[in-house]
Amino acid sequence: MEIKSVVTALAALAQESRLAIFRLLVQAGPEGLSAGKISEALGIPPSSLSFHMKELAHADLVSSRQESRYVIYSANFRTMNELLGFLTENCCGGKPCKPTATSDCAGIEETQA
Amino acid sequence: MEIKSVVTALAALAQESRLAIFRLLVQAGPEGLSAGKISEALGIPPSSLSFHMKELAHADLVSSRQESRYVIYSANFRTMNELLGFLTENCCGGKPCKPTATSDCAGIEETQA
DNA sequence: CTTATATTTCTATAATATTTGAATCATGGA
DNA sequence: TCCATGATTCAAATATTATAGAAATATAAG
Repeated sequence: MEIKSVVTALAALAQESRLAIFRLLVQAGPEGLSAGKISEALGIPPSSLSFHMKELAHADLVSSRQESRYVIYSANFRTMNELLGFLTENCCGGKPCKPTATSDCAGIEETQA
Repeated sequence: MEIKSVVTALAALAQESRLAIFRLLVQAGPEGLSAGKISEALGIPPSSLSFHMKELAHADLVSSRQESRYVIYSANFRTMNELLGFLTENCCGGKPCKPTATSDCAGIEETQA
């Protein structure tokens, strides 16, 4: 994954509303959710939601498909996985961290200044 | 890890200079690097660097220690690991993704719209 | 064709972030 | 003390991002 893409993806997720949107879409799975449902579920006005969806789509973290008069958004797991791959490579100096066991990287860690 | 912390950490890394700084510090390991070394290595003016280091420190992604007249920065692997843990939980609907094998999440993934 | 519904685009405003030179502060040595 | 070095803070300009109502667009149904 290219640095630019990494920064774009991180920026897309580095915002409370968008992180919430993405989490919701991950929960929803491949079927996804309509813009309206997301808007309602998170209490984000439609125009604001549209703005955020554009950010997420630009980062390739979500895809959209038209279904009758609804626009359905779904999470792009592949991109998220690539992002996690990049971050893992760049944590622990390349050694893979098992994210479930929060102790893997801790070995290299200093006692904190 | 709390949502606010996650957003703060993501925002800290969602900037080209800061991502480069963090990667450099990960490479450097627990010994860390002085502000001057980072500044020189990445071609970032001291005052700009200071600004970025404050962001990273605020996100608890780096620590600093004074060493004679140098300020030495080092990566906080623990925080990075916690961040990865959170993101992993929120990708693939809770199922841990092996970040080295970029195919783990792909099973759930749709064919992209 | 008209109306209702879903979503996006437009527009303006407000809030945050970034960049850096200059000034300031801190530490160590002559 | 005085000077040199390393780093941070200040200040001011610039750029980017976020918010949300109103208008426009798209689809479907009567």
